[in-house]
This record gives sequence, C-alpha cells and structure tokens, in this order.
Amino acid sequence: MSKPPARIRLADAAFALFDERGYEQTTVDDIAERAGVGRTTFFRHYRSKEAVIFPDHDRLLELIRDRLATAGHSTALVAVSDAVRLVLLHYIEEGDLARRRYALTSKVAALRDREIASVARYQRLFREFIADWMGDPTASASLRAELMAASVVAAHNHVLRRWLRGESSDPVEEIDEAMREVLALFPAPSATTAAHDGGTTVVAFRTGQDLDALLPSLRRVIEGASGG
Amino acid sequence: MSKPPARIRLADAAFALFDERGYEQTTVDDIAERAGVGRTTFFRHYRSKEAVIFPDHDRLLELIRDRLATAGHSTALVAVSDAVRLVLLHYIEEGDLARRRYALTSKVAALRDREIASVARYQRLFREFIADWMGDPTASASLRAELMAASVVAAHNHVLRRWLRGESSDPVEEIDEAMREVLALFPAPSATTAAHDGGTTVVAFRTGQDLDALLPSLRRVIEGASGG
DNA sequence: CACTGCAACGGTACTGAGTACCGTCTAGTA
DNA sequence: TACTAGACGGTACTCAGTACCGTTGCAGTG
Repeated sequence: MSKPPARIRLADAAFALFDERGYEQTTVDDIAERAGVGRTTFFRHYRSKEAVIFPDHDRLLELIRDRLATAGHSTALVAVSDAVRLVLLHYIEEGDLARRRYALTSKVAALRDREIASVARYQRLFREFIADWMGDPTASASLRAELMAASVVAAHNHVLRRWLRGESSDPVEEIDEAMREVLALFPAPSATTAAHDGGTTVVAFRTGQDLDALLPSLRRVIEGASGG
Repeated sequence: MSKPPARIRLADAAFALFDERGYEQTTVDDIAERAGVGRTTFFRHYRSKEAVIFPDHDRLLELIRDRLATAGHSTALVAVSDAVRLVLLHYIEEGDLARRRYALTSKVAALRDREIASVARYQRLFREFIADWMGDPTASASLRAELMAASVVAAHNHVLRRWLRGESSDPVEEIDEAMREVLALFPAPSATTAAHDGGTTVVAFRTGQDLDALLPSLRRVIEGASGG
C-alpha cells in the first residue's frame, strides 16, 4: 500500500482543511503537516496557497490555444464553439472536485478574484482569435470582436455555473444551445463591412407574429437606424 | 504653504516610486517614508498596497447602483447606458492619473488581476439589474441577462482602453455609439419570451441591399430556423 | 485656563505568504 | 563502490497586513 504522490496528498489535505476551518484560517504549514511533507515541498508543487485550488489553468489555456490554432477561416466559429465545449467538459470531468472548488470560490473573495482573472485570460485568447479572424483593424470591428469574446465566455460561465449548482442535467446540450444563441447575435463579418457604406440594417428579434405582420415595424426600425 | 493631506502625498509617492523602481521593487515602507508618514498611516488610508492605485472603486460602484436605482421599467436601458457613461466620464476626469494607472496595470500582473476583479463587480451589478428588469427566471432569460451585461461591460472597456491609449478623441460619442450597437444586438424582452412558443425568428445581419430585395432570403432563414 | 473628548498619527510586535539557500536521502547507473 | 540527479526537509529571510498602545494636536466646555 504505497502512499499517493505528495502533489495529490497536498491537494487532498488543502481541500479537507479548507472545508473544516475555512480558507483564511488554514495556513500552508497546516496543509503541509497534514499531507506529511515539509513546507518547502508545498511550494515546490504549487506556486501559492491559492494555486492548490486551481491546478491546471495553464493546461486549459493550452487546450484552447491548440484547438483554435487548427481552425481555418471558414471554420473559425466552429473552433470557438469546440474550444468552449472543451473547457466545459474539462470541468465536468473533474466532477466533485469542481463543485468543491465552486463552494470555495463562492465564499472566499480572494479565490473568486483569482478565478475571474483566469477567465479573463480565456476571454483574451478568444478576443485575439476573433479579431484575427475578422481581419479588420477598424475600431468597429475591434469592438465587435470584444463583444463576441465577452459573450462567448459569458455563455460558458452561465452554463458551467448552472451545472455546478446542480441546475443542469445536460450541460453539453446547454452549451451548444447557448453558443448557437451567441453566434446568432453576431452577423457574419463579410456582411458587416458592407453596412458601413450605408446599407440596410436588420436588427435581430423574435416574436410570435409572422413575417408579413412584422414588415411595417421592420421598415420603421431600418429607417430609424439609417436616419440616426 | 501647507502640505497636502497624507492621503494625497501617499498616492503621489506611490505612483512616483512605482514609475522609478517598479511595483514589486517598491515596499510600503518606501512609500510611507517618501510621503513623510509612518507605515501605519499608509494602511489607515489604503487597505493594501494595490489599493493605492485604485482608490475609489467602491464609490464608483455606488454611482452605478444609484443611477440604476432611479430607473423605471421602460427606462431601464437608458439607465444602463447612463451608468456606463458615468463610469467612463469618471475615468476621463481623472485624466493623466488614469493613464498612469493603465501603464501600471499593463505591466504588473497582480494589478491587472485586481482591475479585472473590480470590473467583474460592475458586471455583476449590471447583470442583476438586467435580470430583474427582464423579470423572467428561466434559464434562457438568465443567459440573455448574462450576455447583455458582459457586452455592456465589454463595450465600456473597449472605449475606455482606446481613450487610455490615446486612440480616441471623443470617447463619449464612442461609448454612446458602442452602447447603441450593444443594445441593437438584443431584442426587447417582451418579444423574446414569445419566441419560445414557436414564433417567427429574424436573424440579424447587415447588407447593402434594400429590404424588399432581402425578403426572400429572410423567409428562407426563418423557415430554416423553425425547421431545425 | 484647565479639562475632556476625539481624530489622526507613529511605533512596536506579531502572523503568515513567498523566496533563497543549503544539506540530506534515495534511486538509478557506470 | 562511486557518481549523479531529483525530490525532499530545514533554516532564515523579506514583506504585506493586523493588532495594539501611546502620543500629539485641536475642538469645545466649564
């Protein structure tokens, strides 16, 4: 019966102590002692006390980067959807561990802030990828890339949190549906550029009425947009 | 010639030292010494070494909260736009100080993370406000509130960063235009709910053609959506 | 003037995260 | 056996942040 490696024992000890005493009330010395290793060994495996909760953000970033790198111009949005699904699946595979982490980040402000900072790095990755894909350096296109990346990440967070709270039985189906909704918000980039030369603008909406009943208000919307 | 109050002297000293030696290379003792006060006094005025860079995030949060609180149901989106403009104006009034902070947050990861965490608090405020406004507790509405809040904040950040980098001469006009673009992405909430009962869906796009030329493809899109 | 209360300040001492460095033990190999 | 490399433990240090205490200065009050 050989003991599990120190890295695992440290993580187990940390989660257990955080549950028992709370995060701030647990020192690194406590964690190392329960894991049966020296304090130095803790910092050899984890850069900080916070990092023991988020072991593999770097790996996850690489995962996204790799998936996006395989995309051609016509498959860019598919790559984005795939990358988001990949991240979600990663958390789901963690199972109970992800839920314990969620319980901690919900209570401890320092951990929540760190989580948010990590998510911002994902968002940056998506934003740069989408901006490159658009290939249009104007301020307007840059804004659209920013909005799109923010929406993509928000959709992921929304589905993930639902699953973490036990409100979702099929998170993969939910993320696919959410991504469809996000992508539907944004026009194809080839069409958008033409609009700046004073074309017709059609805004997105959904209604119970049929198309013919909608035409008058459609026209009004279009004229309002081109007039303002 | 009376000296400025300690709070100001500390901020000045901190920014000066961060410029000279860098953030990590500057200790709180250094800052206090240059400001001519004791170390204790530093922590009386600023909760942490990072906080000296971001003095008034709490006040800004209150500003947003107050503006949103005055909104009625029909003026909710106006309140959101106003609140965002308020935040942007706050930074602009800081002028050079905001630009120095930007230079610091661009270099120091710890400061950038803190900035991001603060922005996330704004986003949460907007998300809760929008969700309340929608008054629809379904998962779909919750996602839409999340997407909208994320887009609102992303638009603000985009315009703010452009101004901070000196790429914008009229940031107020830019934020108004950006907010128009954001709000155009999202259908009115009364219309959205009907769509789930199998109504007509109109997707957003822009084109150089006029509306009549577009109708056939519009119909095709709608049938494709209701069929899938 | 003497007294009181209060607010801002300075100093000391402490906890705990994170870093640097050094010595030790052990497994694998020539 | 001798050598080497990696994982480990221990010590000592820096620095952020907290707790506590005493001091100073200034307002108002008798």
